[in-house]
Formats: sequence, structure tokens, C-alpha cells
Amino acid sequence: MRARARRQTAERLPSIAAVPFLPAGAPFAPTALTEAQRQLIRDAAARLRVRARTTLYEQESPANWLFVVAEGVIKTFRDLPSGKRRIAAFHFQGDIFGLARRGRYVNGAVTVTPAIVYRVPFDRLTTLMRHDADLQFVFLTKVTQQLRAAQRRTLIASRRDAAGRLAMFLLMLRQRHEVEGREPSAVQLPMTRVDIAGYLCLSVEAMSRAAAELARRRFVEFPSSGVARIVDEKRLAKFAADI
Amino acid sequence: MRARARRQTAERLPSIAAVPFLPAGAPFAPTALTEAQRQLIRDAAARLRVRARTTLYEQESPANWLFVVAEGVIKTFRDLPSGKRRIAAFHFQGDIFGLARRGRYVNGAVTVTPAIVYRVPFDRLTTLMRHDADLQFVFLTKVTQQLRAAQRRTLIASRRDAAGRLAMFLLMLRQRHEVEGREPSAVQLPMTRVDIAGYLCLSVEAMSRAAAELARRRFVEFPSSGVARIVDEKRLAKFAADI
DNA sequence: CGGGACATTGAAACGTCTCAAACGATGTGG
DNA sequence: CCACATCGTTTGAGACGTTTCAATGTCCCG
Repeated sequence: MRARARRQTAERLPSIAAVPFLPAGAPFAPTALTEAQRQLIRDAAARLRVRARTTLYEQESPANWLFVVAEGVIKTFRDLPSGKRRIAAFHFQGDIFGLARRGRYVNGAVTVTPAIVYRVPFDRLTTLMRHDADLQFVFLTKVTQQLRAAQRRTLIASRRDAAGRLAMFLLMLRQRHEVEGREPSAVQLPMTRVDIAGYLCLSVEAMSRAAAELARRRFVEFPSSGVARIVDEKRLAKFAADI
Repeated sequence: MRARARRQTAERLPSIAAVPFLPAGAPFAPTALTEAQRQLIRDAAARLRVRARTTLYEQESPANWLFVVAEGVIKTFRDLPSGKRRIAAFHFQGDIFGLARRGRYVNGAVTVTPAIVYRVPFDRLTTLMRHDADLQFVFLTKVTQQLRAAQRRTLIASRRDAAGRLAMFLLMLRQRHEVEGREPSAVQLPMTRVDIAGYLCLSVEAMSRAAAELARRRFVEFPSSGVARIVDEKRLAKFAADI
């Protein structure tokens, strides 16, 4: 038991990186959870180890849990009547997902890679948050982060040119993981191109051509499947900013 | 003073309508703020009465306040290098706005109609929320609501057909205000068509043609400027769902 | 009454979507 | 171990719808 608890701690259950509503240098800048708070979450949550491409819940199904990513990548998506699938977001370590409306999940959720997630019942989480304002503040921060990501996604999807969308996506991923990433210019793409196309609101064909264009312009290289290497970040950024 | 306090109460400072993370029928379903909590906000906030088309803050400017809409309509937007303006959201009574990142506002904010807003300093609000978990929960609900709206907006903007986007927008407004609206089928459009086009990621010309198409199909009538009358909601909804 | 922002309509250009086909990698079962 | 099926990916050609540019019309407010 002790060894297991230690391993869970090492997973950095909810690690906070972003500042939400607060201005820079605010007195109450959110930090990581205290060990006591992590233990509270762990006690309330189920720890799930799931394989890649596993459905965690389906859209419109009854919503009873909030999820926290401990390891791996999860996508939330929405299937449309036409058969198209729009990716709502990719969720990485420390992100939360499980947005509900009227007691049902707005999107579906599927693992992209093998993952470890914490599944917390809504009612228990709510009770915890009602009694621990600091704990709740961490989740407020998380939701705000999701809100920012959703707005940026809209900005991406509103562009007309496919290559520009992909450029913004790659830069977004790079910015998201530049702290942990070993090689700065290498961006891991654990998701398939179909998923990326769904996120960028493109057809897979347009997605493929966009990647070819970025490679042709020497902004990015795709040395192997699942990896993008940003060759000229400055020019890529300039290209991406040309909205 | 007493009369003024009473009037403010009548404005329903933060009225809660949506359920955020909680499933339907959850034990801790969020309700309106208590009178004591409202008074806390009022004491911490400045009450601003502003005319239409007034800038509340500019994008990328230092962020020190969160705003709550007491009356009127506010738009948050983002100006792009190309000169285009994308509307991030329209904010109505009870909504909050003032999303920041790294101490700066992500979007700009301008009043669409004459409005009354509460302007709360971030640090004071944070202090309040750290001491009052129930109060904080209201704001968590609000941010979650914004997140849902942002995702729905992305869904709208991802469509290819202009008329379908406009149809979804009209139905969204109708759903948002059907409780308070007197005539059910009449949807108030306080914003200009330029703003709607910016929200739907359309050119004004495409917006105009979309409105003409909805009118030609007898789904909607536009009896006068600033009003849309939904004639056949069932067929309009069917048309909007055809993604 | 005039200025200016808002709104509509037309015609051409642009870029993605769609359909179709073929290739490669993956994983399964015979 | 190989054959097969499936999924993911790429490339080509035409259709579709918005964007763009241009011009005119409309409404509101000072």
C-alpha cells in the first residue's frame, strides 16, 4: 500500500500550470494541490488504467463522474448526424474532462494512448469542494484553462486555410509541452491524422495536404509517424499569425 | 442608500440558470446567491452604468477585474492582424466575462446595448472565494457555462453552410431567453449583423444571404431590424441539425 | 439635411469538400 | 508463416460554397 501511494504521488495527480482568472503575480496564485488534498481526491476517486482507444463514456450518456488525467492522452469528441466526428479537445496530464449538461455528457471520451485516469463521482467531488475552498479553486483554474483552450480552438477552426490551422495546432502542442519535452523542436503527435483533422475541422484529405505544404515550405518535418519536427519556428509562427 | 440597495437586489446580480458539472438532480444543485453573498459581491465591486458601444477593456490589456452582467448585452471579441474581428461571445444578464491569461485579457469587451455591470477586482474576488466555498461554486458554475457555450460556438463555426450557422445561432438565442421572453417565437437581436457575422465566422455578405435564405424558406421572418421571428421552429431545428 | 455606419445584391476567384482510387502499416486468423 | 481484412494515409479531379471586390441602397443620429 505504501509503495502504491508513493507511485501515485509521483504521477502528479493534478499539477497546475496555468493561471486562470488571476492577474500575474496575484497573491493567491494557484499552486499544486497539497498532499492532504491529493489524498482526499484519491480516496474519492477510482484509479483507472486503460488501454488505448478505450471508450470512457459516450456522448449524451448519463454523467456521474469527473475525470482527471494522470498519464496519457484522452480525446473528447462529438459525433454529428452526418457521420463526421469533431474533436472537442485533447486532454493531457493534469487536465480534467467530463463536461456535462442536464446530467449528460456533452461529448464522448476515448483514450488516444494507454492512460491512467482518476474518476471522481460528481457528488463526492462537489461535497469536497464545498468544504475545501482551496481545493475547489484548483478546479476553477482547470475549467478556466479549458475555456481558454476552447476559445483558441474556435480561433483555429475559424481560419480558412488548412495549413494555417495545422501550424497553429503544432505551435499549440509545442507550447503546451515545451517544459517537459526533451528535444524542443520535436512535437509528439500521439493522435492520428484523422483525429487532428477532426480537431481542426478539416477533411483528412485537406489535413494531409496541409502537412505536405508545411513540409514543402520547410517549416516542419515529419520524420516518422507520430512526430513533427519544427524546423523554423519563427517562420512557422509568422505563417500561423497571418490570419 | 436603502432605495439604491433595493434596486440592486431587483437586478438579480448573479442569477443561476445552468447546472455545470453536476448531474441532474444532484444534491448540491447550484441556486441563486444568498442575499448575504450578493452583498459581499456588491461591497467588493464597482457598479458601472455604461452606454452602448462602450469599451470596457481592450484585448491584451492588463487584467484586474472580473465583470458580471446585471443588465444589457456585452460582446467579447478578438481583433485579428488581418483586420477581421471575431466575436468570442455575447454576454447577457448573469453572465461573467473577463477571461485573462498571464495577467492580460484574452479578448476585448464592448457593450452592445446600454448596460449595468459589476466590476470586481480579481484579488478581492479570489479572497472572497477562498473563504466562501458556496460563493465560489457559483462562479465555477458560471465558468462551466461559458465553456459549454464556447464548445457550442465551435460547433456552429465548424459548419460549412452559412444558413445552418445562422439557424443554430437563432435557436441558441431563443433557448437562452425563452424563459423571460414574452412572445416565444420573437428573438431579440440587439447586436448588429456585423457582430453576428463575426460570431458565426462569416463575412457580412454571407450573413446577409443566409438571413435571406432562412426568410425565403419561411423558417424565420425579420419584421424589423433587431428582431427575428421564428415561424416554423420545428423545421428550423431540423434544418439546423443537418450537420 | 447630411454624414456615416449598416445592409443588400451581383460577379469572379479561391480553397476546401466530395468522390474515387491506390498505397502502406497493422493485426488477426487460417 | 502467410493471406487477408481493416484502418490510416496519400494523391487526383471536379463540384460546391464562401470570400472577395465592387456598387448601390438603407437607416439612424447629430
